[in-house]
Formats: sequence, C-alpha cells, structure tokens
Amino acid sequence: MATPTTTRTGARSAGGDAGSDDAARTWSIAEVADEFGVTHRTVRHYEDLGLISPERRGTTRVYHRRDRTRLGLVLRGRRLGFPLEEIRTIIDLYDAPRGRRSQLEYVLGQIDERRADLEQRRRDLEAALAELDGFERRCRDDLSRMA
Amino acid sequence: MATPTTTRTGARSAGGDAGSDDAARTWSIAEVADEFGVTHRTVRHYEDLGLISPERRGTTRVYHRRDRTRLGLVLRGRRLGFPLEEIRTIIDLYDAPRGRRSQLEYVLGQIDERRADLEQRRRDLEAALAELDGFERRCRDDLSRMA
DNA sequence: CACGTTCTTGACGTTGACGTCAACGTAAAG
DNA sequence: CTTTACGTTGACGTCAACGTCAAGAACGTG
Repeated sequence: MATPTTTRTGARSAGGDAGSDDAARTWSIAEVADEFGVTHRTVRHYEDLGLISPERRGTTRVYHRRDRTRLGLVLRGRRLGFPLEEIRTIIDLYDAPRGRRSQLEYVLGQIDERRADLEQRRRDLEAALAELDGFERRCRDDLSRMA
Repeated sequence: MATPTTTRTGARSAGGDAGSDDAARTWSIAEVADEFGVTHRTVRHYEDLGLISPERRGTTRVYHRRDRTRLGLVLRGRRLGFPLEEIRTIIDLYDAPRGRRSQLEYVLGQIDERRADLEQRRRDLEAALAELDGFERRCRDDLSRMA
C-alpha cells in the first residue's frame, strides 16, 4: 500500500502565499482516512461531533496539519477507551482561550481531573500487566515440569 | 449505607461442612452489586455473556468468592475500555484447563498478544500524561506572568 | 463530451452495553 | 394472611459509534 503510482493529485498548497512543502500542505478526506487507518465515515462522524473542523473549499473538505494533529489525539483517546464526547472536551481544552485568570484556573482544575482519571487507568493497567506476568510464570513452570 | 440494622439474612454458609466466616460465605445479587458499585442489571448482563456464573439455589443466584473475583476482573477490564466479549476470553484463559502441552503453548501465545495490547495502551497513556504535564506547565507560566 | 474517480449529503441499519418496565415468585415480618 | 422487600425472567428502549447503502455533484482524462 501507499505506493505513489498514478493517483497523485491535489497536493497543491492552499490559500496563502508561501508554497514550501509540508507546513502549508492540505489533504483530502481519503488521504487522512487511510493515513490514520480509519474510514471516511469515521472522519465525518468525528466532524459531526465537533472533534475536527476542516476547511471547506466549495463543498469539499480540506484538511490541514491542525486537523491531523487533532485526529491523532482523538484516536489515541479512543485507543484508551474514552467516549468521544469526553475526548472533545479534553482536546478543546488544549486550545481554549485562557486569557482571563478565571479561565486559566478552570483549565488547571480540569487538568487535575483528567490526570486523576489517567492515573487510575495506569494503576489498572499495571495491575493487569502484573497479573499477566505472574500467570505466564506459572504457565512456564507447568511447561517445564512436563518436560 | 451498609448499616447492619435489621436486614441481615442469608449470611449462612453454603453446602459444605465448615462454617468459618469469609472463605465459604455467599452473597446475594444486591450485595455484590452495590459492593462493586453497579446495578443488578449489569451483573445479570455479565452473567448472560458468560462472564460470571453464580450458583443457583432454586432460582435465586448465590455468589461465591470466585464470582466476586471475576467481577472485579471484569470491571477493571471495563475501566480499561475492553469490550466485554474480549474480557471474557481473557479471564476464561485464567482458569483454562492447560493440561496438554499444546494447550499451554496456546495460552502462552494469547498472553503475548494481550501483553502487546496492554503495552500499546501504556504508551498511549504515558504520552497523554506527558502532554498533560507540559500543558499544565504552560498554563502555570501564563498564570505567573499575569501576576 | 462521455466516463470513471473522488467527494458530498442524507438516512437507515447494527452492535455493544446496558436501562427500564411489566408481571410474577418467595420468604420474613407484622 | 396480607404486606413488604428482594428476586426472577422476558422484552423492549436507548445511546454511542460507527457501517452501509442511495443519489447526486465535481473534476481530470481518454
């Protein structure tokens, strides 16, 4: 897969003036989809939920580096088993205004909550891994005793 | 809650001969449910999926220590975001026969797969925590610059 | 300019993980 | 013996996270 054969259209830079190569590149929905190993339907679903908001060139979606970054965060959150709504509130936090002090303190509070959650998960994870290790040892013992 | 007022029935030991106190105790569905902070519906659902299989005293479910152990594993798996079906295959692995060598080798293979999955999750988790830390630092910097 | 490819917007279907409600059994308490 | 609390089996509802058509629009190519 990903062999650069014939289909190599739409790699033009976007609206600005520069045309370097990677900073101002744009991507089609198909490109981001199979770059991240998801379907276009999934990508659109995430847009419906406000997780990403690509530019529109006419009716067509145009994805920038920012969108890919966010999509990456979403998928990591998904691998960690978070519901998409929760993921949205988290990554929205990342580029929230935080101009006023109150805003900043709210954000810091949210951070603490998130961290508590993640650390609970880490405990669960370590426990699961430890059990798995112990179980493997017992299995290997059984195996060696069979010889 | 859990005040030992009037309702203190059904704490008799089960079928055997001993009657110590905690090893051979049994529990009702309501007891396990609110001990683990889930509804009775959830407990029954897990039974439907074969995650636990309590004894039946007539039609009534009677839970033993084994069931509570398994329920604990299930809920940890759930906190980690695993689908229940997958959880079942994993904890079934724990008390699989593993008498013959082939069985044992199969189990060891499964263990490796599981561990790979868990370690991917750990990487995601560490990354998320690291990002969170960095983000908090930036926020605190912003805050101190506002003074 | 017809054609195939890629994209679009609906809209309904599906699966997992339960919630919820109805209707009924049963055992201790008054 | 009725009440009350807890338990049981269906069966349908719901919500999230997509899958899966259907039916067009837009665009480069032979």
